[in-house]
Amino acid sequence: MTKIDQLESKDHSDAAALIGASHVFRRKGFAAATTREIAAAAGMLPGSLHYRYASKEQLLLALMERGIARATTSLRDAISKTNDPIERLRAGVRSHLRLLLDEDEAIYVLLYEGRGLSGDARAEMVRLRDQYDAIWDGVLYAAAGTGRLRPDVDLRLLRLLLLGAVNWTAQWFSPNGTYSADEVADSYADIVLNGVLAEKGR
Amino acid sequence: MTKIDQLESKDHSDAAALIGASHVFRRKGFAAATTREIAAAAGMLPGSLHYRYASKEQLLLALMERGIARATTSLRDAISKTNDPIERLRAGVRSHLRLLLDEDEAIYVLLYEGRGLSGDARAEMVRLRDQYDAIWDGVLYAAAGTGRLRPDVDLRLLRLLLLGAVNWTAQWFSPNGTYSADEVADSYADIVLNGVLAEKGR
DNA sequence: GTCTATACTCTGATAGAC
DNA sequence: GTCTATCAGAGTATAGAC
Repeated sequence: MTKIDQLESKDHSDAAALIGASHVFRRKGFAAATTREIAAAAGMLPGSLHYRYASKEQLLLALMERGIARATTSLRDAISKTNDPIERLRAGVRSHLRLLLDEDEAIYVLLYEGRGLSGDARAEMVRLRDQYDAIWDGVLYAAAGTGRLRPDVDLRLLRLLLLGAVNWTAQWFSPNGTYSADEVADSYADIVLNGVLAEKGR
Repeated sequence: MTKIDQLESKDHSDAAALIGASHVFRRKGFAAATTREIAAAAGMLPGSLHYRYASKEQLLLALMERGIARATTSLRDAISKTNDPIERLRAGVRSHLRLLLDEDEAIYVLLYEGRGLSGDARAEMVRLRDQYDAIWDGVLYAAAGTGRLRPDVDLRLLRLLLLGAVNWTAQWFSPNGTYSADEVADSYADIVLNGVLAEKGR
């Protein structure tokens, strides 16, 4: 093997380990997942998995870092398609939900298995998640700046409500169910923007 | 000991086991919790804990059943205080959030540790959760029946959005933070009812 | 780089004295 | 009913051959 081949093989096997881990972590949770199972899902043996990632926790950290990088890229990409902050909000919800429900099991793990990390790794993960939230706060702040939002709405609570509902969909959503990920996203955005009351009661 | 004393002692020690378990499950998750730790938190030794509950999973099931019974009682109680379906919705959100954030760690465990149960126990838990959701659907259906909700709103998605956001608060809420549980509840209800847009854009 | 084989720890659960 | 002592199995991680 040349150095290039080795590098490509390394990248490929690293990715296989991460994908295998994301399957197992998603299905059983971090604590209940075994390294033997992860290795099997990645098509390798436990010793080889350990060669790639020194511990189960480091595997989780790498998986989360990859997940948050993808989520950030996807969100930035989605909101760059329009300049209207309200439309950016809708596009952001679609981006987030599509990734969580259809595309990337690492996002679920990132959202629900944070407890698996300890110490510095935990702090690093929180820092990355805060960066993602900061993009959202930028969108919401811009929306408020247009004067089109009620001035009494707390933007942080608005983000927590919206993303909380979105994150929770992973608990009940089924790809064979009534709605697609995009339909859920659009309905959620619509309710939060317009409310459900027929008449405004303020 | 008389029979009555034994019974009271049994109930008391059973409750101690459940409370200990709820602490440990809440802090570390079901899979990472150890029976030794739970026994210590309950002020007893592993052998005694095992005398009360034959397995870790049975302990989880008992804890969840207790949690859902409390949530159901609390919700019924809250909505019985008014006849206005919109006010019932607000009261229900307060009830749910107060229990989750301030009063009962079993509710968190119920919401987030369902994976710990398998087979029949899992099915039973889902059945009980569906009963709780059915109360909510009754409130929302009644609200729609008054004609005060937009007719195009999907009531199931409305429940999933609202309760999803509410359940997710357990991930970020701090008792020392900016808002109380009731403040979050009222803000969430307000946003979902009225929306955040200053002008209705339909 | 990947494999086999295994060390060592911790876990849930049990048996049986008191 | 509660305790002590312990078992059998599963878990992560390692060592070292290839």
